[in-house]
Amino acid sequence: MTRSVREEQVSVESEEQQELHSPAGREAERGGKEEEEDPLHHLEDDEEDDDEEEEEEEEEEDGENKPKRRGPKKKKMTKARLQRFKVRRMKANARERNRMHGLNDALESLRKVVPCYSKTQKLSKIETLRLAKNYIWALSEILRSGKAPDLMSFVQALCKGLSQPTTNLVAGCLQLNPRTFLPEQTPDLPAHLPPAGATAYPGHFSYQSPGLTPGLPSPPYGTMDPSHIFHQVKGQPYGPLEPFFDGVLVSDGPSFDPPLSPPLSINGNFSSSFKHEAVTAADYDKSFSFSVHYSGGGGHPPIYGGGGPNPRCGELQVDGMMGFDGHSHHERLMNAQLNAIFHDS
DNA sequence: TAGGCCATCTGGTCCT
DNA sequence: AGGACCAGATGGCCTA
Repeated sequence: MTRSVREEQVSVESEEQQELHSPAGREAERGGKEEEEDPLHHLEDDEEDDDEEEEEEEEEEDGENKPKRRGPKKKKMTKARLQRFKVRRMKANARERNRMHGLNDALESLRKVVPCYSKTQKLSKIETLRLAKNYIWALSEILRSGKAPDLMSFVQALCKGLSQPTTNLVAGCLQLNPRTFLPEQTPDLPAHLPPAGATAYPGHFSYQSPGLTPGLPSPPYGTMDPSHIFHQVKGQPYGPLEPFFDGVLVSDGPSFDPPLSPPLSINGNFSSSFKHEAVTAADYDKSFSFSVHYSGGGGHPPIYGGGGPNPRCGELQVDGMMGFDGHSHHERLMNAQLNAIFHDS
């Protein structure tokens, strides 16, 4: 059963069922072992269901040999009190569930704007947060330096601190052989990471993101959408991608929606994923719209071909990157195009 | 079967 | 008092 299916099943579970299925509920069913904690065990069967009984305090346990308990004395758990306790607890549980659902929704939104996203196979929570952190750092570094990283160093930045499976995923989604960008292994760092502070490629930014916790595993889920990285302007030079785009881009054509790339099967064997046929531009209708939103009033640092004659060449599309749909047409096309590029290289 | 990930419950703490 | 937030505990599901 996939996680998403399971989530749906869990979500439709009634509160009462959850109450029964909860660890505490199971404990209660078994007779319970936490007698001190379980309010059920304070229930006096012969108590009236009467609010008047509430103020009664527990006295009979205070034997002379027993040390007196500090703090407020425990009240007898009358049926009425027990009922209120249950109601309060159920309400608290429901709030907590909603809170966690909100948290998960936010995390899902985050998954959609980081460079690896798949509806069917999700990055884990921790890997999503790590990737998001790396992504933010990498973009910030681009803004700060005004230099365009090459794909390798960008992917390295994205992958820093990620588990090996997720790193494989990022590479796999770009049809990159991890060996091409993974330096030699060091005992303290994941194999894909350059030494701290090292510049992976001369002339490109180095990655020094703090607070990394390398080595924690994560399942290989999702797809890499390189359009999160590269946003090109129609009709402009494309830097390293220019030869490719020269043959592909057609201005003002009808909108084209290429199929989403299926989630790549990353099982530790990269060669297998490289063997599969990358989607090439030729697979798509060449008539499509490749509009690129030009956000802001200028001053964005160039990503690619920044030194070119046109100041808008290859500018970073900040707000477009943060779109919550995650996969606009041109983004998906870029994905396929870059896959083709790096597959052939 | 072990380990990873997850949802949920729960009690404590802090805040309004 | 009640709600939000947090962390620990627990058990289910999935995969290698």
